[in-house]
Parts: sequence; C-alpha cells; structure tokens
Amino acid sequence: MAPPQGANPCDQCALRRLDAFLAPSGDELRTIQSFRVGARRVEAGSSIIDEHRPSPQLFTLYSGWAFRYKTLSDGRRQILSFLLPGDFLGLQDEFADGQTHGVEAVTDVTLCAFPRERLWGLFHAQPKLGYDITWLAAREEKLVDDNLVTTGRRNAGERVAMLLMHLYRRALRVGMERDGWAEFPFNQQHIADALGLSLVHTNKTLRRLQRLGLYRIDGGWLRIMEPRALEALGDYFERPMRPTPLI
Amino acid sequence: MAPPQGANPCDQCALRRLDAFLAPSGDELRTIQSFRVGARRVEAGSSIIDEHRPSPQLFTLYSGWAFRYKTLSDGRRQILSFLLPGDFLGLQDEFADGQTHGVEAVTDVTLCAFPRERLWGLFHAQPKLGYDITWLAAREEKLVDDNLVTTGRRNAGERVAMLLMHLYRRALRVGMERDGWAEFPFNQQHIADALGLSLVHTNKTLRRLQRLGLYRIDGGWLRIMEPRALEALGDYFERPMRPTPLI
DNA sequence: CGACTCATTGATCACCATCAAAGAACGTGG
DNA sequence: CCACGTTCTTTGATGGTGATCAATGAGTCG
Repeated sequence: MAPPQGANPCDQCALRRLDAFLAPSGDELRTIQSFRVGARRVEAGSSIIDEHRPSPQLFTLYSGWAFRYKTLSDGRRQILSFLLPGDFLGLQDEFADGQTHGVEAVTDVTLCAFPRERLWGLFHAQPKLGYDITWLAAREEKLVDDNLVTTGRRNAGERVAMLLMHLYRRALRVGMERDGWAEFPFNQQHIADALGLSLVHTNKTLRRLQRLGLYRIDGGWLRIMEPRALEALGDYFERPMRPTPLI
Repeated sequence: MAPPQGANPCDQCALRRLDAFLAPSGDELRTIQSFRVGARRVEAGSSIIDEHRPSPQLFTLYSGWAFRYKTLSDGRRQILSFLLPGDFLGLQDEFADGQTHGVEAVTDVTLCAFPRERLWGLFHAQPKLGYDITWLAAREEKLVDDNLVTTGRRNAGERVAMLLMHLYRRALRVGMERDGWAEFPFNQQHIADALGLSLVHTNKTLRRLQRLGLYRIDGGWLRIMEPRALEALGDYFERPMRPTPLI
C-alpha cells in the first residue's frame, strides 16, 4: 500500500498503471518526481491537514480513503468531499489565507508529499503540470457543486442514493473493487456528516433502502444491487469519467 | 458599465483600478489582452452559460451580478455561488465533459470573452497566468465549500445571516457600495435557491432578522446594521481578502 | 386599469432532529 | 475464556423546523 521507495519511485507508481490516469511525458514525470519530497503515512481517524493550520505541504493521496471537512464553532461538522487515491490535496490552502478545511483519514492512508513553496516553481518549469493541477482543482469543485445540490435540494432518500452511487463509481474507477463489491470503510456518522443529516435519520434511511434491496453493505464492502433504481431515486446519472492527470 | 473598446482595452480596464486586484506585469497584461476576443452583454434574467451545453468561451465578469446553479430534473434549483465583477467563469466546463452548471445574470451584465481552445496556450505562454487561474479556481471552490456548510449544517436564521454578510462583504470589495449601502439586486427566490430553503420560509426568516434590526434592504440596496450580531448568528467571520488576480 | 411579478402572512403538515435506550461487534485485560 | 468497555448500529417516541398550500398586499409596466 505504501508508495515505492528508492531512486525513481514515480516510475513504479502503482496508481499510474490504472486506466483512470493519464500517462505523463518523461519530462513531466521527472519533474513530478523531483517535486516530490517523500511519503507520509497517517492512520485511520487521524488528521492529515489540521482545519485551522495551513499545511506546508501538498499531497497526492496514494492509498486509502480520506475526507475534507469543516466544523462550526459549536461542533457541527460538514464533510465537503471524499478523497480517493489520485486526489490532490492542500491546494486551497495556497490561496485561502488560513481559512480553509481539515482533511482526515478514514482508513490508514499513504500520501506523496510536495513542498508548497515550490508550487509556483512547478507551474513555471512545466506549464502542462500547472494546467493539470487546474484540471484537478476544477474536478474537485465539481464534486462540491454536486454535494451542495444534494444538501440543498435532495431529501434523505435521494441523498443516500446519490452518495452510494457516487462513492461506488469512484471506488471502481481506481480499482478498489472485488467481484462487484467496492471498498466502503465509512460508518454512518461519516455519511450523516456528508449529507447534512442526523445520525439517526441516516440510519433509518439506509435501512429503508437496504430493505428495498437496492444495495448491501457487509464488512466494509458495498454492493449496488439496483444501480438504475438508485440513480433514478437520486436523480444522479454520472457518465464514465475521462482519465485525469495524476500529480 | 461596458468594458473599454479600442486597441488596448485592458489598459483602461476600470476593474484594474480597484485595490481588490493585483496589478499584472506589462507582459502579462498584453497576454491577457491578446487572449481576449471581445465583450458580451447579457440582460438581467438571461442565461450566460446554458446548464447543459458547454460554452465555447470563458468569461471574466466585468459588471453586474450573476450566479452559478444546477437544477434537478423535476425543477428544483440550487444556486452554487454568486458571481461579481472580477470573477472568472466557465473554467469547469473545460474538464467536466459537459456535466456542469448553468450561469445566469441577475442584473444586466457585461463580460470579457476568451476562447476556450486557447486556454492551454495561455498556460504555456505565461505560466504565471496559469497559476493565477488556479488561484481563482481555488477561491471559487472555497466559496462552494462555505455554501455547503451552510446548507448542510446551518438553520434558517444562520443561513440568512451568513449570506447577507457574505454578499455585503463581497460587494464592498469591488466597490458596489454607496454610503454604507451595498448593491443587492436579489429577490427572495434567489436567496431561497442559494440557501436550500423554501421561498416562504426564506421570507419569514428575512423578516424576523429585519425586525430585530440586524439589516435593512431598500430598493435593491442592502445595509448591515449589526455586523457583529449577524456574524455571530451565522458563525461566519470572514477576514479581509488579499488582492486576487484578474484575468 | 388589468396583468404580472414579488413580498407577506396564516394555517397545516411532514420530514427530519432530538432524546432515550438497547443490541451487535470487537478488542482488552483480568 | 469471559467480563467489560468502547464503538457503532438499530429502533421507538416525541417535537420542532421548515415545506407546502392558500390568499392577500404592494409595486410596476404596458
């Protein structure tokens, strides 16, 4: 699960073997590798980026699941988006004057770390990588846009349906799948915090959809039994995604 | 209100005189100007970017107010964020395979237009401008993050308080202000759609906060009477923003 | 003046939050 | 190996926030 070690770690990056990611040119790969300053490991439940302290590093999530969140001062928490392998984190800090979000690991997680102060240098040295980072930022915003529609306009059943389909699709995309079951390491508190629902109501809604036979969750794995029904219920039809850059 | 015409329109850009924006180098300004293909005018209530058809152009909003939105298939609408002069629009389309958002003008609006197919060329020619566009994208995502916290975790009074402070601050920043009153061209349907509330409940909540003397709205202008109270109610304390790039 | 849009208010109801408690799963230590 | 603590899930009961329905008022335009 840990990123490769040694002289040219990015050459052997397991993520790059996935269809989900674009192959960079040799030059680009070398630049990425020289931008990289090492790996980091964070265990399940721990903080990757503190909500109120800007991180001196940027990361690409290499393995595991994480999420971005914000909390109000009385403790109410909103999960903004979930992070899977290949996602780039910490970019917002660069421009937000400290008013940003936290990132927490759901499972044990490994990350590739990059020094924030060299971000501009990366754009300068390889404009294509700058373009790719913008791409990743735009994709990330699209996720939040979708989540905002969910919390703003969908009811509980629709929210759950949308989230299950969304996470299932993303897990498949990066190979977190076996025999039609996708990794699903979340507890109901995570789901509630992502959907803007209470824990109790999240539970009741999940059970209702499960009794209808739309999906099953077992031992941290999710299987979608009725994708059409869940898509229709959530009014959420995602097309297969183009391959994206991987920094 | 329209952008300057002539040979070197960006030299006389009124927006660039505001403290809110960073001054580009001469080279950068020339590159921006050559990237620009003209101006466009859209009247209040009309569509700037269609929700389901990717736009062949990118825009910088030059004057007026607009908003980004998504609708569900049964017509429920969620406003994702509001746009003010200086905001850059259409970037997401570049990477989203058509699954994107619409943009609609609240007031009459003018825009500077840029050809999408030359975006990569811009990054290539002037990496600094690529960096700036990433900056703008990250700032935009921060707005959506905040709105997601609002719809997910704030109650009606908190939502309204947060939105009023947010829009007031942003309007002041770009000079849409006179004697402590900020432009406020929104109707209650806009506010409801942005906050994930019904029109009726939005009205009742607005009236309640107004009766408490926290703010006043009159003829399309907003005055905040009790900024501290609104900030505390919304649990939303925004620090003054650094100057941002202007493309 | 009539048509239209938008703001306002009251009445009713449902979805979801909150409160409370018990069950299931798991790890730890006695 | 079992008792116990911890975490997570599940269910029932109750209440409130906000949705929905309905209607009137206010302002504007042709």
